[in-house]
Amino acid sequence: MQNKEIPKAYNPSDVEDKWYKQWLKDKIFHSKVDKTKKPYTIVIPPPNVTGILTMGHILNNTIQDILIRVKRMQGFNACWVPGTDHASISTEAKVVALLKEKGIEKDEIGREKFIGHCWTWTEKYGGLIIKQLKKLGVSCDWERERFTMDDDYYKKVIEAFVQLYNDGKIYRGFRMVNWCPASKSAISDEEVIHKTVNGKLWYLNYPVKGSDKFITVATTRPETMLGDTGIAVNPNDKRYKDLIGKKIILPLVGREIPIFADEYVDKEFGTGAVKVTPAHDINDYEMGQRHSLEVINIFNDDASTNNNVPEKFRNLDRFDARKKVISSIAELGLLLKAEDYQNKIGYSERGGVPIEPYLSEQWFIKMSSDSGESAGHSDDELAGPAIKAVSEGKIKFHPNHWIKTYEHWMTNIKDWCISRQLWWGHRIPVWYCVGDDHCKLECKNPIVSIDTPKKCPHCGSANLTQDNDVLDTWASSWLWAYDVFKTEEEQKYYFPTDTLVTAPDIIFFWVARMIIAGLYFKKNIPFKDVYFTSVIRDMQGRKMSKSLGNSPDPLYVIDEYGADALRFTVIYLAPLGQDVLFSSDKCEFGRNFANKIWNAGRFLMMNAEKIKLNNSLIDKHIDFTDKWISSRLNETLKILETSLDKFEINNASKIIYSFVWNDFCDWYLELIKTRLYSDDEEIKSAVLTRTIKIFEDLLKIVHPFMPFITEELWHFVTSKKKNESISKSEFPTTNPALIYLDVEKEMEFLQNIVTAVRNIRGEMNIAPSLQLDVFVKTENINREQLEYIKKLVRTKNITVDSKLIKPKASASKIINNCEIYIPLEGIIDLDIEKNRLLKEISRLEGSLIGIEKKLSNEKFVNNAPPEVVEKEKQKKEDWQNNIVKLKRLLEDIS
RNA sequence: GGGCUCUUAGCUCAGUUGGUUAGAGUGUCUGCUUGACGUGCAGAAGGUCAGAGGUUCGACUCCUCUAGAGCCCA
Repeated sequence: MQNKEIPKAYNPSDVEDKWYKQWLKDKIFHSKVDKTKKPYTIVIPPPNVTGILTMGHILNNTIQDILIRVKRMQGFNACWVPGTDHASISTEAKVVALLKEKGIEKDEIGREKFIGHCWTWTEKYGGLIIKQLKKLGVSCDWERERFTMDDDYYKKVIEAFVQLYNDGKIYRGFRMVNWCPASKSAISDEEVIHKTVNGKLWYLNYPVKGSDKFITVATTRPETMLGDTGIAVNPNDKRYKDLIGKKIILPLVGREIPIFADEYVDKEFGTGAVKVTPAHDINDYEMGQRHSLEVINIFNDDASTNNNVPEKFRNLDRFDARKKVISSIAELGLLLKAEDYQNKIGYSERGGVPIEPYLSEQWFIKMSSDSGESAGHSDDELAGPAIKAVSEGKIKFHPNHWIKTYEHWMTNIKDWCISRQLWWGHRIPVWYCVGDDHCKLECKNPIVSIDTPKKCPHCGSANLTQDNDVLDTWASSWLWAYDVFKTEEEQKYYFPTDTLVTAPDIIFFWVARMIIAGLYFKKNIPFKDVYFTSVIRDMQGRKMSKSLGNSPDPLYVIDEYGADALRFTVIYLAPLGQDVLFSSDKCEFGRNFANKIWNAGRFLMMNAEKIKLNNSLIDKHIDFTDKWISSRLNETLKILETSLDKFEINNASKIIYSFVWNDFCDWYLELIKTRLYSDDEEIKSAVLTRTIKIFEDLLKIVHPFMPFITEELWHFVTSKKKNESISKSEFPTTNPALIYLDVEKEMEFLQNIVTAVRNIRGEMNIAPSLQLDVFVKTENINREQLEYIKKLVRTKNITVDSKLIKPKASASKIINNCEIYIPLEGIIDLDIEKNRLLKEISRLEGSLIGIEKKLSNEKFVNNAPPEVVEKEKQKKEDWQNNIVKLKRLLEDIS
């Protein structure tokens, strides 16, 4: 036993860093292939290497840690692989900005140097989020830490590309894509966020050629008129029938462009005539294809106007161009009006600016049978098997309502644009023959290869150039579930992984694509269960965001309350599938709980200084309270197991909380005091030894939730070696033989009596120091119970008799078939007592009316299961008896 | 427009396949230097389970509609 003073309040900062260092030193979270043990594997959703820890990470990683720690203690070979991803767009943006501050342009220094700067940045700030995670106490296998840009992982990403290409699943196409002008790159559909914004609908008059008439078009993007190459109307629109086939002269530009009819045009929208800009709108593009319109791109890659527009409008940002176009049109008297208008605009998730539909050459992964005519999905393409795996239950979602979202997206899946016009990332393994004199037609075909090709396979030229683009970050992290394992042997052992824990907002980005990748490349599901976490919001229910400043800094919260407190609080607040409203002061809850456990331990240790522990006495001097706590423990273990199996982690935390606080601390520790303070050394020793044993089990079940405090106490409470860890100890299992329902009943009776007496004390305002006489009218109470009741209600005088007569001027209470009287000569306030009884009577009478109605209903008696009817009858009888008794008690004092 | 959630005590939330006197924490009120803990102990008050129908002997629980909140997709 430690000799130092045990502090009254738990101080996490003393404990947490100390233990984490120890754990790392002993490498207790490291997992090795061991075929004699069953693996349990989790791969972390890799946070952005440049990111910082958010409340979302806290929840997510706490859940993973709980799952992995439980399994580790249950004897599985638990392996939790941590790591980060390279976050192509956001890292590149940050490095570009950083260089700009120094007056350096990306293009000036070239690709290689720029990537060098990215690595420097990554090495400097990349460790941050990992360090922060460690503060949380997570039990990742740090020797397995991976980064999506690690050499070996990089290679796997490239190999996957080449395989897909060779399988005909990847193609290059000139398409209209979502262009992010901020990062100057294409992005995928999933990276576009649609927002409702207040804008204007501008009505522009276009003069019809060879007439003094105008045709009015309505548009939300007047600047694109500089690229208009047609005017479309609905063929059934009478208003424009005679204009079809005519031309207009495009104002500001002077171009002659046709008016044509197309079914796509909505007669009701605006004026029913629309301007058509094939280069800058997907629908216009399609119309342009149908009607062979010219495609005029008016933007540079940063969405400033290019040389395809009149000189006056060149080199303007798109929003400046808009202003200038509008004012110029107005000057010409061709601006009819501008209406307020709400529309949805796609924003770039990372760039934060409106995306631009932009025609460009990009690489795509074919996600489903390409032609629209074949409705179903077949097994030889990517989406089909991934849909099946979930709908057939090979992969389970928790909560399962996400299945619908998943299936909807999967069945409507479009080809995935995977090329990014960036430098930081996995460079597309494609080379082009730049050509010498001997070039053949085939030389135009891309050369796709894992290794850098020396020469063109067709013409033999060594003059090759590699594709400039890199892959979408998700096209690297979709291999995460298995390529984090480096060797064949490891992949065979650890893959498929067991559980994936992730926020629901990356269900398409990552979860779905990992399923696709697992099934395609490994012919296996990547994980068996997917746990979708809650979304953490602020107290007003708003999403936490940097711009709102409503996200508490988890590290600050850990400093203030402790990591254990934060973990427990967040889990306690986060039911499966429900959002969580969080503010850091809620962590008082977890802190108080930690303090409670601390003090329970402190109590035991203080006694252990005076009482000798003796394991040979562990089965001696057992009374019904000992049986009761062991029954409660095993009952708790039973429902805990079920909860964890069903991924009801929030529920599990509640089960644990109530066992620790209510059963163990409130009742059991109070109950053992009579024996701990007795004179019988052997009893004292037996009781304390046993209680510490139970406390150790308690620590073990709390440990996955609160790893630090439990480790500290586990070492304190009985001496252990420093390199032993509770996280390597065995998780307690249920022993059904130790669940005693009769003992629990006995205990409940005791608790009811104690509560009743306390209730009277409280309501009558009787000082705790005042010794009361307590009379209990009952038959079924034993000596043991009596002694405990005396202690718990702080009195020496209890009289028990089945034929007691109520003493004058006493307060009373009825529990089951038992009556309690407390004589209060001189202290009793008869009015209070009368009110107590009246209230109880009216409550019971109210309940009685309901139950009588029920029982007099023949249909109920005939239809309800007999045991239900029997139960109701019993209740009715009990209540009636109690009412009679209560009325008698009332008469007595009236 | 389609889909998915949610609405239970002042606040934050539990409530398993329909059979309770509807629970917990927190806040409120009252009392307490009870030899672990005031980050605590003991007690109390507080809800026509969003609203309206329906199914059923019986609905917080199942169905329909209405109102409100949020998320995702188009």
